[in-house]
Amino acid sequence: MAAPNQTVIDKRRVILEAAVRVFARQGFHTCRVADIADEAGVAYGLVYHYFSSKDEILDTLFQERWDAMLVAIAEADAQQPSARDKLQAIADFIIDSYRYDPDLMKVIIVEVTRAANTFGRTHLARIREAYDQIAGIVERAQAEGLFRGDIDPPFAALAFYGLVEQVLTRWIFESEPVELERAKRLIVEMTCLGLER
Amino acid sequence: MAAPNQTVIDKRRVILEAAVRVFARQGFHTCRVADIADEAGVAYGLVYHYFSSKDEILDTLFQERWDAMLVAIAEADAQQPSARDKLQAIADFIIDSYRYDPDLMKVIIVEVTRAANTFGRTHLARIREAYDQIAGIVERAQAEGLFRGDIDPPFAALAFYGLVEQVLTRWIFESEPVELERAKRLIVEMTCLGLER
Amino acid sequence: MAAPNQTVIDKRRVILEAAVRVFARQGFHTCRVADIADEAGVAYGLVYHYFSSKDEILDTLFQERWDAMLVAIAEADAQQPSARDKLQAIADFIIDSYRYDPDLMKVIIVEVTRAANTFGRTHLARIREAYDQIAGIVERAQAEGLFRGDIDPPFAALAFYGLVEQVLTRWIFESEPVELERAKRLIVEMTCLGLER
Amino acid sequence: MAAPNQTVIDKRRVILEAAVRVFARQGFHTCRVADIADEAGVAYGLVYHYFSSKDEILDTLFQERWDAMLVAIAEADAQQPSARDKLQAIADFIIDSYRYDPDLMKVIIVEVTRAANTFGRTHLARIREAYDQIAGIVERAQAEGLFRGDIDPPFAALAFYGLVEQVLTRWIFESEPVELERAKRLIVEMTCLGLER
DNA sequence: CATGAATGAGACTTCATTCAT
DNA sequence: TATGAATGAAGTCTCATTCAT
Repeated sequence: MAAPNQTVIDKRRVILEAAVRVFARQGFHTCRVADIADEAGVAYGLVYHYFSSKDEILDTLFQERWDAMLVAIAEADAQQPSARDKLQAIADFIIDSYRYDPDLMKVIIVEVTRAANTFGRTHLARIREAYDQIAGIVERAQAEGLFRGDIDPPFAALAFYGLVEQVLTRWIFESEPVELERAKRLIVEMTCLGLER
Repeated sequence: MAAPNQTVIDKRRVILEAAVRVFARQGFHTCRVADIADEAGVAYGLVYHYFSSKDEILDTLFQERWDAMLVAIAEADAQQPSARDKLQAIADFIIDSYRYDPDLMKVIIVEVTRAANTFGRTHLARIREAYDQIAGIVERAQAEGLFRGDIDPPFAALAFYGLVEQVLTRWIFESEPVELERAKRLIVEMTCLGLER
Repeated sequence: MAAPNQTVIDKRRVILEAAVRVFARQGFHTCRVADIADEAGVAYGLVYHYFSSKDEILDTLFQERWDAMLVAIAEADAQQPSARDKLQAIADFIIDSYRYDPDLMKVIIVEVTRAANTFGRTHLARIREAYDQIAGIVERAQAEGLFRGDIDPPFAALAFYGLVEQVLTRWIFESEPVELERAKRLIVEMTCLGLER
Repeated sequence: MAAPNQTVIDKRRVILEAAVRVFARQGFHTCRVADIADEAGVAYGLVYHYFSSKDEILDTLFQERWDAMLVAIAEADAQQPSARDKLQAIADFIIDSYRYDPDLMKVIIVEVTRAANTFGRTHLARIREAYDQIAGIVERAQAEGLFRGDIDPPFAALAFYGLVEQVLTRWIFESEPVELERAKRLIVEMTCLGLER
C-alpha cells in the first residue's frame, strides 16, 4: 500500500542535512562518517547506501548550493535595472542564504574553498561561472559608461566576491561583528564608491 | 669547538621549508609526517626531535610569517604619509611576500586563515591584530576627513584584506589571472575609489 | 489457477545459475550477494527468500552436482564390463560435465573441493564417497588379477581423480592446453599403463 | 654499536612465519591481519611496515617457496641419471617439503592454487615453469625411447604433478591416508607403470 | 512472492607518535 | 643529533543479513 503521507522521510535528505551540521561544527576532515550517521539518526551503513564516500557528500552539498547561487546571479542580472542593483541583489542573496542556513554556507565557504587544493579542483569550473557572470555585469556597466573603465572586470568580480566571502568568514569565525542588513548595503557601497569621499 | 661555518645546515629550518612545500602541494590534512621527512631528506624521527607534533610545524610557520606581516603593517602605518599610501604599502608587502614564497602564503591562507574549526581558531587573536591595525588606519583617515565616515572601519578592513586574499586565492588555484604589479594598484584603487566613475 | 505454462520461470533456479556465473567469474569470497542478484536480474532480498545465506547457495550447487557425479560413477561401475572401461566412463562423464557447464565445474573444483578449511571440510564425507567408489573399482580389478596388487586402491583412486582434476584445473586457468577428447583417452591410458613403454 | 648477535630477530621473517601458521589454520580469506600480528607477537601496524597488504604476504610466501621448488626440479634434472630417477627426486623433494613445513605447503597448495582466479593469476607464469621443466624431462625420455611416445609431455607433467598435489591435498584434508615414504614410491610407480599389470 | 532500504559488525589500512639504539 | 623500527588507536568502507512494505 503506497503511503499517502506527505511526511515520508527522505533519508538521503536527512543525511545531507545532518552532514551540514556536522561539517559546520567539526570540520570536514575532523568529523567521522559515524558522526554524520549519529546526527542523522540512521545506521552507519545507510550513509554508504546513499553516498559512495564522505567526499561525495560534500560534493553534493556544494553542487546543490552553488547551482542555486548561479540561478540567483542570473536572475539578478536579468531582472535588476542597473549594475549597482544587480550587485546588490547578488549580495542580498548570498547574505540571506547565510542567514537562512549558516551551517551550509559555512561548509561551502570554509570546507569547499579550502579543499580546493585536492577535492575542490573538481568544482573549479563551476566556481568560475559565478565570477564570470559577475565580471560580465561589470563589463557591461563599463561599456555603458556607468563604471570606470580602468579596472579589469574579472578583477572587479574578485573584489566583490572577496568582500562578500570575507564578511561571511568573519561571521563564521567570530560572533556577529557587523549587522547583516547593514553589511548588505556596505558591500555594494564599498564596491561601487570605495572608501574615499 | 663548533664548526664556525656559515653554511652549517640548520635541520630545523630544512624541515620547516620542506613542510611548506609539502603542505602547499598536498594540504595539511592529506600529507603525512613521512612526506615532510622525505622532502627534507631527513630521518623520520628527526621531525619529532625538532617539533612536538605535526600541528606545531604549521603553527610555527604561521607565527613566523604572521609576525613579519604585523611588523610590515606597523611599519607601513608609521612610515607612510597618507592612508592610501599605508594601504598601498600593506598590499605591496603581502603581494611581494606571495611572489617571494608562494607556497608559504598558500599554506597560511588555505590551511590557517580559513581553517575556522582548527588552526584559524587558535590564531584568531593574532589574525585580528592585523585587521585591527588596518581598521585603525581607516578610522584615523575618517577622523581626518579623508575617508568617508559612513563605513565602519572594521568593515573597511575586512573589505581590504578580503580583496588581497581573494587575489592570492585566485592565483593559488588558477593560473595567472591578473598581473601582480597591476593587482597591487588595483587593490588600493578599488578600495579607495570603488567601481563607479 | 496457476499458469499451466512450461516456461514459468523458476526464480530459485535463475538465482542458482546466476550464482554459478558470478562465483566462476569473481570467486566465492570476492563476490557479493548483490552481484548474484544483479546477474539474476532479481531483487536483492529475493536471494534470501530462497536461500538462507550465501554459503547455502554454494552448498546447494555442490550437492546437486556431486550427487549427479556419484550416480554417474555408480552407473559406470554397474554398466561397464572392465575396470578400464569403468574408469573411462567416469573420466568421460567428468570431462563432458565440464564441457557442458565449465563455470559450474570451476566453482565445484576451486571453491569447494579445494577449500580445505571451509566448504571442503563440510562436504568431506560426500567427496570421499566418490573416491571410495573408484577405489572399489580398482580393488576388484586387483582381485580379478587385472590390476597389479602392489598399489593401494585408495591411492590409485587419488591418482585417477587427481589427474582428471588437474586437467580441468589447467583448462580453467589457462587457455586450451589439451584437446578434450584426446584428454579423455590419455587420462585412462596413463592411469592404466603409465609412461614407460 | 652493531649488535654482534646471531639471534637478532628478523621481524619480517617472524611475521611471515606467523602468517603461514594462520593461513594454514584459518585460511587466507577467513583470517584477519590482526590474527597474523597476534600470532607473530608484534603490533598490528608492523605488519604494514613490512608488507603493503595481506595479499603481499601470501605473494611473498608463494614466491619464496616456489623458487625453491624450481631450483629443486632443476637440480633433480641435472643430477639424476634416468627420467624415473628425476621424477622420483622431484616427488621426494615435494613430499619432504611438506613433511618439513606442512603449514607452508598447505598454504601454497590450498590458498594460492585456489586464489589463482584473482590473485594467483600473477604467479601463473612461474607455476608453468615447473610444469614445463617436468614436461621437458618426459620429452627427453621419449626421445631416448625410454618413455612411450604417444602421451604429450605437457599432459604427462600434468598427471605427475596432479598426483603429487592430490596426495598432499588428501593429507591436508584428512588425517594420514597413506604413509609418506610409501607414497613417494607409489607416485613414481604409477606415473611410470600405471595400474595394469 | 518480491522489493530494496536499513542495519551494524568487522575488515583493512593509515599514520601520528614513541622509543631503543 | 640522528635513525627508522615499532606501536596501536582510529577511520573509512564493505557487505551479509534483516525487515517493513
